[in-house]
Amino acid sequence: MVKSAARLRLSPVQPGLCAKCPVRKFAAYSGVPASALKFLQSARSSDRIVPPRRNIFWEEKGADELFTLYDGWAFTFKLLADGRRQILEFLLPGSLIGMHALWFKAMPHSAQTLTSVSLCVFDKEKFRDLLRRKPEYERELLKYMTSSLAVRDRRLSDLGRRPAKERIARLILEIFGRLTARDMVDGHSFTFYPRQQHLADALGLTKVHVSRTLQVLRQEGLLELERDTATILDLKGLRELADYTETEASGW
Amino acid sequence: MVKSAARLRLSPVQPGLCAKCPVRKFAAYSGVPASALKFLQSARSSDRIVPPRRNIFWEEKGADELFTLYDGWAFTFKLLADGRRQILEFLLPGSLIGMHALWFKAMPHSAQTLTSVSLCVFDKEKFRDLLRRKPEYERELLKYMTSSLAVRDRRLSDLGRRPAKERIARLILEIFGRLTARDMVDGHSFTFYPRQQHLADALGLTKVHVSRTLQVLRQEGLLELERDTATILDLKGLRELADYTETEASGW
DNA sequence: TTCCGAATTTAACCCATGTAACCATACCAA
DNA sequence: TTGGTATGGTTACATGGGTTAAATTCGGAA
Repeated sequence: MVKSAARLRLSPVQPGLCAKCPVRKFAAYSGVPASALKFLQSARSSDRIVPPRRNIFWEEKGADELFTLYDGWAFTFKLLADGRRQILEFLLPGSLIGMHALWFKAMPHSAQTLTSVSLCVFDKEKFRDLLRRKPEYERELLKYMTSSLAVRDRRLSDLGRRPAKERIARLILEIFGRLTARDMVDGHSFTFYPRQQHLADALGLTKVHVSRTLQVLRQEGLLELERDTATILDLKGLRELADYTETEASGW
Repeated sequence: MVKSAARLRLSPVQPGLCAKCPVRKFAAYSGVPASALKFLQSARSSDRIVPPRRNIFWEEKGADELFTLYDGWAFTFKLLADGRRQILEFLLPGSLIGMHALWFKAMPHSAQTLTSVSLCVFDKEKFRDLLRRKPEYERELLKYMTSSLAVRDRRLSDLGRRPAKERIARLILEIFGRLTARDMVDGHSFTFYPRQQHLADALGLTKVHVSRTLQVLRQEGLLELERDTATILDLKGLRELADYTETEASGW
């Protein structure tokens, strides 16, 4: 199972017509009526496949394009001078990547693939044009950004105020929720590409401490994390430990 | 001086016409041409003065209004079950407050005043109407949100990856930059209302540790923080310690 | 099959930061 | 003035998580 999932990533599903897009309902413009999709389609330039562990764009550099992640996993991150890394967001099919490029010269973070990935590519200028001509896209994006900010504020609150065990539990529950909405879970198991180092960098911990804490969570019968696979052993217990409410599971 | 500053807050300056608004250039819709300001004006309902230490709205509750902070200081925050608090953002004149209310039933955070404050109040429905009729506002807000998200990502990175001394230095430098843009600094001193507890709650520390760390920063001749007043003793040194680049000082 | 590098696990030790308790000071309302 | 309530400072002690390093497991390439 792990094998097959990993092999799947070697040839990601490639995007086709926006009108038939299977990840549209998870995208930033999910609320835009189907009748306006042809404008979105026309803003797309040639799409792209990116291998694992490659950057999609770089912090502090300019970018002429933005993207919708069509298939695969990726993440955004910032690097400090001494090489420490802070992961900001895990990107799943439907995620909008690189909005900042629309108005600002330098990107505030980098983006990197976790698996082989396929991207819907939008030329910055064409996309701006789309927004000017179709305000309904703008409205949807504004809502999407508002919701993204709320998600980021939850993470900020986790980093500032919760111990390692809760941080890990909450991140897994967040991703579990997003994957469930995408119908990408199999019972209580799902394919999970981030390594312990990625969790550490997302949660403000070290990989050593992540390893220690995962041991505890496994021994308590709450969560099992193997390479490429996560299994939630006790959803209720995990939610309780993390005080992860239902309302937190909505909105992206 | 401390006295007079504190007294000033007892009667905040009240908002008047949008066309003559002194904080407009720091507001979310700063880029909207003056010719369209009358629409903004018409979306405003009766404005409001809120005393210090009062909530403007509550996490998990609904809200029918959103606000521009016209005068005074405030902050947004989340509370955990056990009472721990995470401050998300310090609000200064021009800050837009409560956008989430436009689309979502429950607010994802609370907002509270630090000083006596005056607010431009916008009825949610009227504001939505404004956006529908004047897409240029929508566009500006989208840009504002994108920039806000980048600011939040910097803070996330600070909490996840930087020690207490750098976090404090960077927060002070951030606020110093925002106040400088607003012409609210007097040389290297400025009125500063957050208490050490607020800094702690914004930076994921305890007030004890903030106190300790501020001692160090003072002894090193970098930064002096008294009640209601902050003084940057060595801007260059502080920037260096915090590796706070010029580019980080832009965009809100 | 064998080998190599990446990822994980474990252990020992240490430090940054948290906790708890208490005192001092400043402010404010009566 | 006085007492109450924030706030700030300081100390002693506890601990979560970092650091370092070594052993181990795993996956993929030859």
